[in-house]
Amino acid sequence: MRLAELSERSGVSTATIKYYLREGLLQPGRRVSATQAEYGEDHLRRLRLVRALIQIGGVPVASAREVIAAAEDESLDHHLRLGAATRALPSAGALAEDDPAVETARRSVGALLERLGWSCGPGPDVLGPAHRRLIDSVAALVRLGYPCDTEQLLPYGRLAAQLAVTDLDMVEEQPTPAGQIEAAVALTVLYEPVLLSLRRMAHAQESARRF
Amino acid sequence: MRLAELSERSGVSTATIKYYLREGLLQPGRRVSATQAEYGEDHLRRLRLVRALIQIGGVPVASAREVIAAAEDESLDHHLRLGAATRALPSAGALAEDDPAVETARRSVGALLERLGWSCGPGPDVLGPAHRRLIDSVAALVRLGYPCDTEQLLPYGRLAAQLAVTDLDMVEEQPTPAGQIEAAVALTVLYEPVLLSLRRMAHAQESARRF
DNA sequence: ATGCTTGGATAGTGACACTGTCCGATGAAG
DNA sequence: CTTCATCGGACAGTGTCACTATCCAAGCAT
Repeated sequence: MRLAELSERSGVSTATIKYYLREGLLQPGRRVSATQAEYGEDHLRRLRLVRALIQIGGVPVASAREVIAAAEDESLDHHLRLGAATRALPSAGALAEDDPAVETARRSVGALLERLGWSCGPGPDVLGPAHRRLIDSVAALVRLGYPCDTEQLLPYGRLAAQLAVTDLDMVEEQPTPAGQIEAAVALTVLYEPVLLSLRRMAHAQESARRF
Repeated sequence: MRLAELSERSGVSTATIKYYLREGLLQPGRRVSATQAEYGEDHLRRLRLVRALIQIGGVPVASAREVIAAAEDESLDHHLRLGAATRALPSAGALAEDDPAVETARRSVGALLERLGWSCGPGPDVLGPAHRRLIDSVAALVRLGYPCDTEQLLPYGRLAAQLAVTDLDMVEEQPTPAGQIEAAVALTVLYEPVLLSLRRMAHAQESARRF
């Protein structure tokens, strides 16, 4: 199909598709003449994924490119590629070293991981982006004086562990390795707004129940 | 304290504090002369809250202002003000009416809410922003062909309900109504990155366990 | 032959969250 | 009383991000 048809079928404007092509989020189509290119069903599928990641998941364009690239990198093994989505989070810079709130947060999170029996990841001092973001968030809560020690965090951690089982089950339903990678990316990112929306709705529900 | 001290104690630059003052996120200080103003502990606390909402929670400045305003609006009752945080989500525009994916999503979500026994909110057709975002997200998953019907959603919903209980317990620990409102805002927004980070870490953990 | 469409290149847009610079007034030091 | 750094306020400027508008020459359809 032509660019215009790709645009119509995906609901994404041609200008935006061209932008994604420029940014390397989409493979260029098969050139059929000097001024025309042919796109296939896989382009459409990929475009829909990219769109969902960016619009629904709120993933920055640059991160989306990295995720896609990692998912396609044949040199990595399955497990590493499954983790590719995780590593492309907005990484939020380095942690302040001298901030007491950050120190408290670091200790709470460390104790939490121990209680949950989670290994910390790559190395002792090399924290993944999710780990750093967790510490940052806990530090902000500590700074505001809210209870956020291991005791408070533990139920969240256990719930996260439950979610991970459900999520990985869904990933394993995919027959092909490539499908599993794509599912891991899509389900990791796109269930996030689902979870947050449900939590907010549950808040409203529970609040109405109590008052 | 002076603006400079407020800046030093909060770690926010004076330029940014002035910006927040302009935007109405912070009350102006008590004018002590034509060119000087005095700020108190409550300004510091509020500044830290605003900073956390914006930096950690990713709340847009305009939404943060609305949240703060609603939290301070004495004319609303307790329950309504508790919901103020929820209503200031990035609202993501109207849903496409003719999209079959959106229709499917709407039905799945409706069935989910019924199964969970949640009342839909304000009215029959007036969906809250969280509700709309949920439908949008589910629609994106449907469009990509991932399983996202009521069966898949139900465990997420139940988990969200559990979270709401924990969260509201934390809110109710606050002694004053004003403290409860602030806690509701802060905990709703700031536990979101905590939850998402933990989920991603749990994914990595579970994935390592399986492969 | 003609006129509309296509894909590519490049520059521009608007929202967002600050940030830099200037200013006159003021408070503090000598 | 003078000097001089500092203060708060106003306003324009910056960098980023995700597009979007315009232009162009080369085709394709009629």
